[in-house]
Amino acid sequence: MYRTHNCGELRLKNLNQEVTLSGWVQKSRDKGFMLWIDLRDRFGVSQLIFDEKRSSKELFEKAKTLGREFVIQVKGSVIERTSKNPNIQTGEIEILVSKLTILNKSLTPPFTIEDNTDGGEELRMKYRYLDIRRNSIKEKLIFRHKVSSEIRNYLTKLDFIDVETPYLIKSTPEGARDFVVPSRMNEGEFYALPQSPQTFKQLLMVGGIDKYFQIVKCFRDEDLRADRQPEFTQIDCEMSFVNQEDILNTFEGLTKHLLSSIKNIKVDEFPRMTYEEAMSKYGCDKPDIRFGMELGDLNDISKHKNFNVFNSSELVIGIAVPNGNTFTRKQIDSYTDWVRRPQIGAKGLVYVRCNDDGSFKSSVDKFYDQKDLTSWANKTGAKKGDLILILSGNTNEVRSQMSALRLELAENLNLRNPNDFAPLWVTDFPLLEWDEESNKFHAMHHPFTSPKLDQLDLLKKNPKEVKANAYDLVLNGNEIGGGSIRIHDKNIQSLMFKHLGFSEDEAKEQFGFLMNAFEYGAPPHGGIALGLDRLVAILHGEESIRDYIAFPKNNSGKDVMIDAPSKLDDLQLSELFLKLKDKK
RNA sequence: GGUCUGGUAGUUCAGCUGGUUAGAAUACCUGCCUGUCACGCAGGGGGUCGCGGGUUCGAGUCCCGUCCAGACCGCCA
Repeated sequence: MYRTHNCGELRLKNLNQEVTLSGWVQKSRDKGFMLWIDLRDRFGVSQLIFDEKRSSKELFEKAKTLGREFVIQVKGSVIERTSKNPNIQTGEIEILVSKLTILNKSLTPPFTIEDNTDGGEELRMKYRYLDIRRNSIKEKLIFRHKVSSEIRNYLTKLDFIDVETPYLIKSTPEGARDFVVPSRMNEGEFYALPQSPQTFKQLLMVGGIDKYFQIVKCFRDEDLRADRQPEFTQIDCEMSFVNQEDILNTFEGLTKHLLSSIKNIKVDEFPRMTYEEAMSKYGCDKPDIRFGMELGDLNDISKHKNFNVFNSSELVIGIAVPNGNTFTRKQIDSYTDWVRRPQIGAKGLVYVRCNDDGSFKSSVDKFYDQKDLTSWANKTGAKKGDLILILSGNTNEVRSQMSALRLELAENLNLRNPNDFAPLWVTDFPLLEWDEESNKFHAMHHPFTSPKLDQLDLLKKNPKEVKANAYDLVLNGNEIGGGSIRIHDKNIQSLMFKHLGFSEDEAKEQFGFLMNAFEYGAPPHGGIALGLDRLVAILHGEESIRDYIAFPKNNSGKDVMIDAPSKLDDLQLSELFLKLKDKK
């Protein structure tokens, strides 16, 4: 038997018990006459003691050879400490060791296994198994487990069943790039890894499963970010005989359950906002509504003077920065520089100071009088002591610029408290989006999304205007889920493919199986997929998902620990009928 | 594909307008230390300054190229 107890559970009540513990040497403090070892396992840390008087000479000498991260087993008795440590749970007791077994030695680890490690990102990833020994990473993985098991339990109680869908599937041109797997048994043919189990869950609905969920890996071969990994986990769900309202209620319920069971937070009914409203009020489709600073449309009240910058712009919008009049000229200039960076791409930033005496001082005083500035303040909701910041230009660009500026300001003003949770639904997304590059429409959500059925005529006349039965769940400025009511009618699905530029043959070739299924009594259905990695990170108060994944990839999609991806040898390549292009 | 930032001891970093033998902290090793818990004290070892080229009497420092890492933009139905 390796242990009778773990390293986190012994207390004064265990006094004088003979115990056996196993774990890692966190630290050894050699005081000459006496030696303490902090012994660590997943459950905590217990202090071991060896000394000249009470330990045999042999045992004492052996204890002095222990290095960091040695794996040991000790037998001893629980005694009360002479000097206690209130900072740890086992701080009132220690183990007077009578027998020490070294189960495995360790090299000196390349970074310290402590809460505030001295290790940098790359090194931690290379030795991720050591990184995981650290409390902060371990706790994040445990937290993730708590969230996913709450989800499983909640959905199971609602009669959802967990069905696994295949990973080796068919590549399709829509959406993100596919990861591709060559087939040895079928020369020149390839599987693709799923970007989502979308078509399979719809087929499960045709199969009468009624309520399906799966916590499932999905794969997208696109560039990474702090909150984006090439393989990530979705809580994938689908329901039959439901309308949009049923789905929103079900998953609002799930989200509320998670907030209350995990964070002990009760939230009211989630606000809802159409896509159009989100874009005009916040400049983006996933607004952070923990704070105000809504976008004020100044178009009608800023183009009547001689200021060409505004007059020639499609859209002029402003936001009121609370107490922003305290900003120095230098601070305002630095925001001007910030919006001018190529990543944001604004040409300039106009400001209006709202003085405490009710007067205004702006960077465009040459062109506008106090009356104009007053109307701007009214439109943006600026109060005395605030600062109005104004951008102008092409509608789409200026909205996304202002949205970025709004978030940057909120970040700097500490208005984005990670312990506040402000979920909302964004609904009525456009069905189609014009893609300049390919000169085609593509589906904003995906090609199986149902248009608003009363707008089917519009689909022929003005496809841009058609809204979809699609919705996103947004939490603190992050899209944590999205879904839609699907098309279950073969004719509408064909129509949709036609608008996406598929010929009849192409549609049949790529999605014939789905169209066929729709001819055998497909029920009305819809669903949603929530990003588990992101949800877990946000619930834990962080934006980066990396530490919530045991073995994540780095910025270039590499796993530096196992060194993947890597080259194949010639034999493997020829078995797969592959030949590499010569490097130029 | 693009923009920006970084690469110096095992590790995290400092190193100015180019100028003796490249530093600190921490980790590691040795010794000392009668209750430590960020233990303390004394000593020690440890460097291809990412790589290649250039400018210069002289390059960690300046220039060019390249590789690697990170943040962001594009991309992510």
